[in-house]
Amino acid sequence: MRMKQDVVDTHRTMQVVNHIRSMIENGTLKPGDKIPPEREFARSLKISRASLRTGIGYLAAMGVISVHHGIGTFVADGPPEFAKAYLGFMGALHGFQPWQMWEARLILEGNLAAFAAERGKEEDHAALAEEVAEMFAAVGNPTEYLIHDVLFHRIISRASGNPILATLMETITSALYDKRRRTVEHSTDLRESAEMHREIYRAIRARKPIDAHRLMDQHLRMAEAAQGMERSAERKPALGNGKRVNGHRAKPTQP
Amino acid sequence: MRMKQDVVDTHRTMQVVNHIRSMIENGTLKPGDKIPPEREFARSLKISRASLRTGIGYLAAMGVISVHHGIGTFVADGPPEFAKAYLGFMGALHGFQPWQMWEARLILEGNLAAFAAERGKEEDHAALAEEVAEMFAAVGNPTEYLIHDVLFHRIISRASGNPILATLMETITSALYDKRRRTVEHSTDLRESAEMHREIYRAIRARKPIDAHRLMDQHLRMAEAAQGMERSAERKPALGNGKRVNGHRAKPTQP
DNA sequence: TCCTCGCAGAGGTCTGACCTCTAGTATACA
DNA sequence: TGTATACTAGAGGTCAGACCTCTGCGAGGA
Repeated sequence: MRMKQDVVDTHRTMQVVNHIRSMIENGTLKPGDKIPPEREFARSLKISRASLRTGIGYLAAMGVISVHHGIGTFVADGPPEFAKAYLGFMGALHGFQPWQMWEARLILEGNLAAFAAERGKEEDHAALAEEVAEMFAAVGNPTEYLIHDVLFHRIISRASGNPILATLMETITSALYDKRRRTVEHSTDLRESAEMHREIYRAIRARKPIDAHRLMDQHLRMAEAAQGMERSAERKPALGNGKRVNGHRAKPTQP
Repeated sequence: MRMKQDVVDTHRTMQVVNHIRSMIENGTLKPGDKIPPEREFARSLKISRASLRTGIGYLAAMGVISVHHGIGTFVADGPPEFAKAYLGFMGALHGFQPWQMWEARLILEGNLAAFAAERGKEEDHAALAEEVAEMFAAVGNPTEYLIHDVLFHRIISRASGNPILATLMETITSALYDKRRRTVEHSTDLRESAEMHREIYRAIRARKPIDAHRLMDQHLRMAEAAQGMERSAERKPALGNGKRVNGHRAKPTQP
């Protein structure tokens, strides 16, 4: 009686997946490397090209490798970031609500900011400073502003020293990105936003995790509210009072 | 000059993916439903079966659908849970460390517990109570114990009312599961563990988010330490002092 | 020197035959 | 009558090989 907990195996597919996995684990393949051409690779694995492609498709879906028509297939490099579509599907399947995404983001980014304040390196501080400057320079150009906004948050993720949390955050952010791009067009107070980012940056550079966490929270709540302006009223969960939201994560002022 | 941010598209594949996605979104397909047989479905989409299968493989990799040889293909039901393999790959690619997983889990589960305390329903409390009882009953049977342990945490996830956070947590937990299964065999103080779970349960039922958060933190730190016993010394990041870990998430005592 | 055309390499798609698994039913035996 | 075995239909899995399309780049012409 075998315990089938597969959901998605298929001999050949997994054979390919595991093969590539081991190549990655033992260093034969590193991020950015090109994997052999399909025909050749299939021959060396002694499977049909179709099966090989199934495995490649699987890995591509997870974002482990990226395929480029006419050029080749490569091991993903760059920041860990995966199937943006994932949350979208799960949302459709299980009815994820926007406020849930924001709540998740709030938790992740708040802690990310705190970790960044604790562990961030000089170079991270410099990078953050630069993005803040760019944001101020782009207060008149929403699209441009958004780019640096995203970058700012991404740098914090990296500075946090925990790529796992960073990846999870990136997943959620991606799901929110589209909406955000539309919203930012109407933003009228980018300057205020830029100033909040600057404060966050300062808290991080000053290595004040608690402040960084609090400011990030504040910033995201405001951003959420700004988006809520449009398709308002996505009723939040029935909770005691609205003021104490996340009260259990309340943080005392920096000592 | 088109902005290629694809990474993984391919006309046909995405055509299938989007088709199924829209079927899910407009309610034609619901979790647990069976999708048409490949041959038939391919014909109706006017694409080859091979292409259809590519799209199906993509969705299967994301855990949106599950394929069963000889039976059919179904829309995933059950709790949102996806490609367990994902973090494993990312870990291999970007060198994720065990302590990073624990750190991420600490943050997610702490907040999950707090939310559960705020929003949990009577039925959740009952389910938790039952699992606690089962744990106490299984203190002499590590394997059995682990099952209820996992269930306990999963119920908290559900009770939190935020399926997104729950999904993220599940992802991390899955990655840690294998190790845990090996470790639990050597556990000598399951009774103590069971008692911690009971305390967490009580805090949740008493609707004390702060306590629940703190207890969960404490529980996980202990669990991590227990695992660390084996392959010890996976050097944590160089931080100021070890005592104030996560100090920025310090929580005042329940008012 | 610069532009255009064409080739080679790599991925994308299509066919259609054949293999394997699972469930359910029909049949044979006790 | 009841149980066990055999068969079959339906669904997914694999294969082989031809052909399409995209990208990069070099050869040749303006």
